[in-house]
Amino acid sequence: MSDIAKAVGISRQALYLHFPTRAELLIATTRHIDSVKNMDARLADSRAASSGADRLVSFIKVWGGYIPEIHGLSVALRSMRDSDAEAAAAWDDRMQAVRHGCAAAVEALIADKMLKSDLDREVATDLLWTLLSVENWERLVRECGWSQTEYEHQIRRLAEAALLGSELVEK
Amino acid sequence: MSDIAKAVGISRQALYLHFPTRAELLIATTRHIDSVKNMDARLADSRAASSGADRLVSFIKVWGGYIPEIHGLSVALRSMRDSDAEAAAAWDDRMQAVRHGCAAAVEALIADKMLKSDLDREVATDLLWTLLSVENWERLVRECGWSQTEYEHQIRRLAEAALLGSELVEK
DNA sequence: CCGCTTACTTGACACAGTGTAAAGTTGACA
DNA sequence: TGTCAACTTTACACTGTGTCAAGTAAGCGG
Repeated sequence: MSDIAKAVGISRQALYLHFPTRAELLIATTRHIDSVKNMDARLADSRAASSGADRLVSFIKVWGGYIPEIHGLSVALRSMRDSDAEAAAAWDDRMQAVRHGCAAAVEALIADKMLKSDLDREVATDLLWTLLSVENWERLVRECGWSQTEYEHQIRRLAEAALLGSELVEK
Repeated sequence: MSDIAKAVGISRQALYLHFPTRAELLIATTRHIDSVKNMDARLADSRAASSGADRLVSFIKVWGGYIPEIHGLSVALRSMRDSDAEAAAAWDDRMQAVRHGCAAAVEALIADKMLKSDLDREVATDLLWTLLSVENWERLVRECGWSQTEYEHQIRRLAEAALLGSELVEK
């Protein structure tokens, strides 16, 4: 809080006049970033995809491309998980939104009969959601040194290998 | 530290006579758990596998089964990442050991010509390492409510779909 | 039995970070 | 001119980590 106040050029106490707690400040920041970067508009593209497979790829591209933009904030919010229930809820809420996107992509695959036949819709959603986690992005991009392009490409291949059935290939 | 001292039945200060810092206590605990649960012996099984594919499956089973046993400790160590460089190094060190296991499994696949032809050994190792992260286990088992069996089964399928080439299937 | 060591005790304190509280300053605006 | 809003400074409570010093109890060799 001191650092932020210093950076903004006001006193630490003035910061508390605007945001009652550190958690609230971070949560308000996520809201602000969302409105600035407009996530909803980006996701509209993925919803417009014609086939289930296209929708999957598009969703991966949109969300995967969004991760680096919210990464710093994500680190801050997640590090508060244990100490602040409000921050934890805020982060979980955002992750549930991503999960809904995953579920929608899986439904589109099912509609196109392209989901692997032995995969439950729930299991498939969980798997896709896990693949697309911020933690996996951190590991591959930050720790392993992959480029954003490489990340998106490999995660796409992985998601396709995990979820797409081979019906079309066999026909 | 107070809680631990209370649980042990000594004063907080006496704890500091045994472990100079909280980080050192956690690190010593990992060493202790390692020696008790003996990870090395378990990994020996995976090294004894005949084929590359068997080795992959075996490694996933061994490491995947080890995660729940070290999970609590893993949470504590990772939550200190930002504040304590020593704790971060200890955790990274252990994760590098897992990475070596992944690299060895990938080498075994290459030796058997079973690695997907368009996958680099480095990329394949990074992917496998990422799939097997503690964070992914947490998400699937703790958050999505999967059983340990289901986790191991799906991660195995995912790893196979991601890494194994289709040479044998085509023949 | 004495004296020494070892393991532990109690009690106090420094320090960082979050959050609260109170009183004072400054500038805009009606 | 008065008032309100935004901000300031100063001080303090609380938590948790880690340090320091003095004291105590048990065991053990001489």
